[in-house]
Formats: sequence, C-alpha cells, structure tokens
Amino acid sequence: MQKRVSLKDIAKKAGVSIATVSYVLSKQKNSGVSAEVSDKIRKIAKELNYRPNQIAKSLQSGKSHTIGLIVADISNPFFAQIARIIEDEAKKNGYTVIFGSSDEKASKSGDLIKFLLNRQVDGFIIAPSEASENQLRNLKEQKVPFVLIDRYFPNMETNFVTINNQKAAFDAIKRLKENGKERIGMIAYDTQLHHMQERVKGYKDAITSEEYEDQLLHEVEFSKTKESVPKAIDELLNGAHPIDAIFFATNTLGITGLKHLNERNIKVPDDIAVIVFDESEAFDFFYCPLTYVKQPLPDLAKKAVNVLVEQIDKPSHKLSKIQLEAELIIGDSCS
Amino acid sequence: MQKRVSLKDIAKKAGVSIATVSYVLSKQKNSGVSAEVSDKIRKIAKELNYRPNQIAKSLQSGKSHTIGLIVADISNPFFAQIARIIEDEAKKNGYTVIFGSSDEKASKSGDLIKFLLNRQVDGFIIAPSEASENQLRNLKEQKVPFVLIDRYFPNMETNFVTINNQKAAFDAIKRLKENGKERIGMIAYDTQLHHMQERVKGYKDAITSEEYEDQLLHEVEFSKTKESVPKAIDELLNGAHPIDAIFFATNTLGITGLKHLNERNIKVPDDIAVIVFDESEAFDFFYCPLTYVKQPLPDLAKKAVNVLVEQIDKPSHKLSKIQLEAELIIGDSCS
DNA sequence: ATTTGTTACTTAAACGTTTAAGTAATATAT
DNA sequence: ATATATTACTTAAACGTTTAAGTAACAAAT
Repeated sequence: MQKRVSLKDIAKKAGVSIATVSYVLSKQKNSGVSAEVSDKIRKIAKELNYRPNQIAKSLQSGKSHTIGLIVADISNPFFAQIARIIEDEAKKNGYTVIFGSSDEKASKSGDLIKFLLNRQVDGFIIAPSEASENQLRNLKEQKVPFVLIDRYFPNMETNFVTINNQKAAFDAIKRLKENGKERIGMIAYDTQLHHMQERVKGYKDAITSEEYEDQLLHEVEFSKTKESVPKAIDELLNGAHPIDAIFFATNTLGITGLKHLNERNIKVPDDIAVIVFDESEAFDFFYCPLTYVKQPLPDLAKKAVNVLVEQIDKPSHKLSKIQLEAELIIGDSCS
Repeated sequence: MQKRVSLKDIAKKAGVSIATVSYVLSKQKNSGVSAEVSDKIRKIAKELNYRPNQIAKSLQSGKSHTIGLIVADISNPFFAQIARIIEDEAKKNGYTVIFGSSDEKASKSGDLIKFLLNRQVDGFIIAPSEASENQLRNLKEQKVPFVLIDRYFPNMETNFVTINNQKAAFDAIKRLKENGKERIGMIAYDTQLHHMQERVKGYKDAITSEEYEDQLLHEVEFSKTKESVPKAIDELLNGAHPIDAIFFATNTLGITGLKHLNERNIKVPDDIAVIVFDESEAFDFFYCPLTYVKQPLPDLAKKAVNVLVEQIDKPSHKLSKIQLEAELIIGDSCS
C-alpha cells in the first residue's frame, strides 16, 4: 500500500503549517484563513487526491464512527436482511458497520465484543445469545452504548427494539383455533432467550390449560435443528392423539419442518395446518401459501440504528424500550 | 462511553514509564523487563481490564487489520453466505470485516471504496459492479491490495477468484440437449459483467448456431427483475416456436421466473425443463427437485481472503487469478 | 582501577489529526 | 500617538501506541 497523502504533505507543498491546512479542510465555514491560501490548499489537496485518515481522526476525537453489529449468523436471511437495513441507515448517519456472527454462542459473542471494542466501535447493535447477560453488564459498566435487537433480557435495563412476540404467537394460535384446530403442536428452540420464551408463552396462553399437554411443545437445540425437528414432528404425529396443526417458532424451524412434512408426504393444510413465525423466500415455493407472522424488519432495524446513534451522540440514562407489532399474514395453510 | 484504560494509566499506577508497560504487554518474549516489574504490570493491566486501543496501534503501524467487503447486496443469500465465510476466514487471520452493498451501481461502489479507504482498510474483497474499472484502476495506482470475487474484468490485471462460468453454463445446456430439449431459452441480466457474459457465451456455445435465434436469449435489467422476468418468459413461451427449456442465469432470476411459471400453471419438467445457476433455500420447496449449477462458495470465499491477506502481508506483483469449477447438480427438472 | 558489558529501565519521536493558545502584522478607536 | 482589535496565520500539545536510542547502575573482564 502506497503511503497516503497527509495534511503534512499538503502543508509542505503549500508552504503553510499543518494546522492551517487542517482548518481549511475540516471547517466548512472559512475560519480565519484567507481566501487566497484556502483556495491554494484546496487545490493542492485535490491535486494530491487527499483523503483524510479516519484512524487519526478517531484517535484524536475518541470516536470511530463505527458500529458493531453482532447477530447469530449473517448468512441467515433474517439477519442478512436486518444487516442490510442497518447498513443503509448507519451510512445515512455517517457510520460504518462491522459485523460478526455469534452462532448463538455466548463465548463467541464475548470474543466478538472484545474484538470490536479493541477496534473502538462507538456502540453495538446486538442480537444477544443466551447467557450473555454478563457481557452486556460489562458494556453497561464501561458505558458503551448498545441496543439489543430481536431479543432482550427482561430483567436487565437496556435499550432494545423487538416485537410483541407473545401477542404475535397468541394471534397465530388463535387463528388456528378459530379454524377448528384442536391439537396444536409447537416447535421452538430450546433456549431461555426472551423472544422464544414469549412465543412459547403466547402459544400456551392461547391454548386453554386443559387441552394443553406438555407433549405438544417440542424444544430443539440450535445446533441440532436438522435432526431434531423431524424427530419432534414424528413424535407429535405418531402419538395416540396426533396433532392437527403445527406452529413453527422461526423460519429456520419452519423450513426444516416443512421439508420433513414433504418427505413424509403429509399435506398442508389437509393433513395438518401450519403457521410459521417469520418469512422466507422459500415459502413462496411451498405448494400451499403459508400463513405466517411477519415482523416489521425495516422498522426494527432502523429504530435500532436511530436509538444507538442517539445514545452515542448524547449518552443519557433514558433507555429506549421499543416493542413493535407483528402482523399475521393469512395464507391457506391453516384453513 | 467511559474513558478507556490506556498504557498511561497502567504506567502511572505501576510507577514506571509507558514504554515499559508497552514492552511488557506487547512482547510475548520478556524483552529486558524484570520478572518483578512484568508481573506487577500484568497484574495491574488485568485489574484495570486493559484493552489495547486498536486505533492507536493502527495509526502507529499503518495497518488497520480490517478488510472492506463490497458486494451487490448483503441481504442476497448468495452474498450473505459469502460474507459469513469471509468473516470466519478473516477472523482466523486476525482481520475484521467491514461490509457495504453497492446495489450493482458503480456510483455506490465508488462511494463505498472512498468511505472504506478513509477508514484505512488494509485491502478489499469486491464483487465489482459494471463500469467500476476506473475505481479499481485507482486502487491499483494507490497500491491498495484487492481481490475480485464472483466477477472480474478480463482486460484488467487484478487478483480474482471466480468459477468457470462459461463451462458451467455450457454443461447445463448440454444436459438439456442430451435430454432432448431443442428450443432452450435463457434469462440473464443485461450487463457486461464478465460472469454474466461468460454464462451467456456458454449458453450460445452449447446451442448450435442454426438453432440459436436471438429471441431465445432475454436480458433483463437488475433493477427491473420483478417486472421483466415474467415478461421475458411470456415472450419465450408465446412465440411461434415456444421454448421447451429455460436456463436462469442466477438464483434471483430463477426464483422470480419459477414463481411466474407457477402463476401461469406451467409444469416443470412436463411443460418446460429448467436449470438454474446457483442454489437457493427456496428451491427445496419447489415441487420438482431442480437441476442447478452449484458454486463452491466456501472455497471461493476462503481463497479470496487468503489471496488478499497474502497480498497485504507481502505486496507483490504476482497476481492470483483463480478459477474454480462449478458442479451441475442433477434434479428432475430437465428430464 | 579502568574499561567493557549487561541489565533494566526511561526518553523522545513518530503515526495523522484537531484545536487551544500564541504571535506578528495591520487596522481601528481613542 | 497610543491602546485595542482584528486578521491570518503558527506553535504545541494531545489522542494511545511502538520502538530506536539513551542512561544509570552494577557486574565482569582486563
């Protein structure tokens, strides 16, 4: 990499001090430097193709104008979509985004946070993984601004942007019941993460306690999705009282589950009704238009950026706890 | 954001100079500092939870250990998958990734490059957009290391990692012909980008010139995919000699096209044979298992990182031009 | 007893900015 | 004519590191 042009180079060529060049190039208002000298400096800067060194600016100002984005997996379309919106919104605010994938592992997310803190990010947007409360507590202690997205910890005071997961799940199950479904199974992730717990809670609330039996809810491990979901579905279908409807708690679970239904040649909605949480391009090709819970991703991501930028600009103890509403998109999969 | 702990703070507390602290904390080998003082410094560093300021290190060393990734759209699963692999591979090499989406627009990619150069990225991995040769030429002039991925410019000497697009397309069409298809349409993007041109070339090569007619190839604009693909398909199907097979040049084109075939209730493979370039989770739900061209994404992305890191570490004029082979995965959509 | 060497540090400069404080020259006010 | 302001700069310190060069204390070699 060629040595980059610095203020010093311009100063030397213009025969003025570095400070003068800085004043000319960094202030919009002409701050005390004569038009003559200003023009000369600007001309030379252009000639030499001067680009300010953001690293030096950062060191001097203590701000990197960079935000760290930590998601479970950037290759998951749900997070990739969020990442794209965050990227655009951040750019509008003069920020760059550095991202990292935690794979839902607290250890990875911890490493990532340290790594990005060394990089002096000004703040974080985090989809936190399970058992990462301590990491967040550390951030709070160090007064590093951050916003949680998608999930949060109800017993911790933080900024967050999420949806009303409980209501969304409740509405979905209500829909199934209205359509006469009586034994509704749910496939969720085996995690204490709040968004998942809320979805489960919404499910349980909608099902009256009598009919609810523990066997109807199956919780699978993140890392064993591919094997566990088919097994869970089989168990739900093969018991004495087979389910007549199934609710998938995320799009990955939905995709995996629907593939299995296809393999077993179980027809939606005739053999079983289905509702999925979240969208997926894949669902467009499912033979039966799915009923699904649509999260307002653009809003979610934009709000996250805006809250974070605000916290960075003027740190306050006022926390933003934003809960948006999801929408149940009606297809034909639960009629 | 709380003031971070610096070497100065440790030095003050330990009663030594900043340099001593730096020597202790940055050298693995104990370089001349007594065990006593070393231990004391390390202890204090731990106590104060010292984290080195990467920005200061970067300024001093001239290396940011950051790479800029410019893709068309991070929310496109093709690029999101690449991004994830690049992230992991970069981390292994001690690098962070900053990403940006160009939306296939040279203007955006130009802005992005400037923006990331200001951030002092050590190098770039770029899926270049059309007409961005000048930007790359500038990078070359400034001796900024970069590697192109997915596409490249054949008349420009750069590092690149790509697949043999022509052969992949040729093989796909050959397959269709072997299966007795005689009028094979292709839907591609209207762009001079090399990967697309190669795919078109492979298509044209495989079709003997007599049977080839210009009407069989339809090129649509990036920004008008949603409207143009259905129109193109209709034209291919409604002429005097309707096509009996169709080749989609990317997964986005494939998804859009297949949706339209569904809407028109045209059955694959009975009414029409189909081959798609690239994979998609969506294809798993298409009623007919698709025959598609599978790119070795992990290999592609890892090689890109490795080439880049090598160029950063020891800049040379030896360029790496890597072309991998794609694989035609046989489904039932072209039999 | 003097030189030479080694140990264990410290000093100071550098990376590229910003910005408060300083200064010399000229203009304006009294 | 002197004091005060204004203009148009420059100097120097700071941000947090690294690292070459310097130094003081002591040990070993002659």
